[in-house]
Amino acid sequence: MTATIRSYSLLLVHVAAGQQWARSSDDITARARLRDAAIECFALRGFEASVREISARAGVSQGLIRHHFGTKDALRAECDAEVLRRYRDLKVEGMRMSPTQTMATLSKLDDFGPMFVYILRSVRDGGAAGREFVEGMIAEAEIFSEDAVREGLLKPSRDPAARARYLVTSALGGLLVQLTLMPDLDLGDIGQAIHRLTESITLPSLELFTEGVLVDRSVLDEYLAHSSGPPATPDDEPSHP
Amino acid sequence: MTATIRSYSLLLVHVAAGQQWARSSDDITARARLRDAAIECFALRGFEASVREISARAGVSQGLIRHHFGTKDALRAECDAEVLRRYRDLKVEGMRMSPTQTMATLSKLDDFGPMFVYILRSVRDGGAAGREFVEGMIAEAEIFSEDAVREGLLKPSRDPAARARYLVTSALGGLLVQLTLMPDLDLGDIGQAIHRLTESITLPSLELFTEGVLVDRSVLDEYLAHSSGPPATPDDEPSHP
DNA sequence: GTCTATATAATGATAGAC
DNA sequence: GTCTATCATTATATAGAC
Repeated sequence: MTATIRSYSLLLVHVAAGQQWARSSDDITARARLRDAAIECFALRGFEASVREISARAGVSQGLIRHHFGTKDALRAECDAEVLRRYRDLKVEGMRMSPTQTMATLSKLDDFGPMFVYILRSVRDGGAAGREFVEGMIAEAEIFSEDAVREGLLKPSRDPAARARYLVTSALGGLLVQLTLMPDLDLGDIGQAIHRLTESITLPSLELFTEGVLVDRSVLDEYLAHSSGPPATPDDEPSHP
Repeated sequence: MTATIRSYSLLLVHVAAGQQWARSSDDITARARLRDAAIECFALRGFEASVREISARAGVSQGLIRHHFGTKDALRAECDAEVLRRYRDLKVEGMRMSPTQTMATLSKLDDFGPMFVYILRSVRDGGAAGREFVEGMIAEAEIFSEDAVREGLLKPSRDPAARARYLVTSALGGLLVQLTLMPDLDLGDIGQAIHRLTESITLPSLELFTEGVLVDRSVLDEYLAHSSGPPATPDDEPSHP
């Protein structure tokens, strides 16, 4: 089970590339078309998007959405489930690409943009779906990095669980903040925006993960010396590599 | 002008500690008391908090808030300005503490919690205030790290501006995501919550900044080799330290 | 300065015709 | 399946009394 490690902060993106967003076009049910319109709407404008907006984007009436889904929350739940399903589908194949392959595949992000942004918005929203995404990614990262440490790809941590949580939340949060800084997104721009964003973080994240930023160890050592009590569960033996 | 470098992700926290949140208690004007109640309310519940909620917390009527501030947006603007002002006041002294001092001072965070959370909520909100906070911090970080590189405390980057942006957004975003994962905050819990959060990220962030996570340089080198076109403005000469 | 109404706009939910 | 009203709720904004 060889997992190729590149960079945690790129994980999301790697995981993402390589699959079409839209379905085979018209063999799709009306209900599914409405749901996809809702996903796009939520991605573009956030979950404050009104049912009226969604129906307008889909070119139908509000009543029809009510007819198919009942309430806005029910619609939202279906969107969550669908995005989560697609995310799971994508994860596997994303795992075995080289970074260069990945960068090349990034040009396909236009198709994937809405789902990507939807996930970030879920995280920002803080609801059940967002929690599930984040906690799931943290759990994966923990296993993932355990393997990687064993294979000699990742350095061991004095507290692997804390590191996994820290790395995943930082990576996700960093993307979220940069997304937030962007002017209102257009469906046309979204892929390009993500592409630019990814390009801008690749170099600094690789530098950081490969070389760190601090010149000497004194700050870390001082912290380790002073933190007598809090750390180390029995099996997380502090080990200086 | 010696800036003491510890860790970027702790910057916010360092910067924060060491000053009372509440004023000298009662020499404060009624208007200012209302504004402070609003800041607390926005911090605890986000900017969706209604004027009714705010007035309830302040123990006054909605009409009074209208009387003093006109509209909710105007009130919000005053809160933004006040928080920004306090943040600026705090920055200076926060700059010259050792990490251990800082960790010790963290127990005082109860007083500071609302402002801290308010800033994170502004960032999440994506409005003008949030932008200003983030872009301001990035600009500071850029200067800050330029000095630090010159003093031999920080390693040089192949793209200093990109690194500053990446580090600040990751640190801020990481805190934001972890805050989002928390159940609804109570004013009593807020300081404790931040304290726990800070404790949990200190070790992994210091590890990362000191040692990185990747064992060998191949990923970075591969990226540097393949990225022939995009990088390096004329004055950002790639330099391998 | 402070309060109690009331007006207005937006949104989700609902009912019933085609 | 799809549409056009309409209702109920909530939040802000406003007016005017004390």
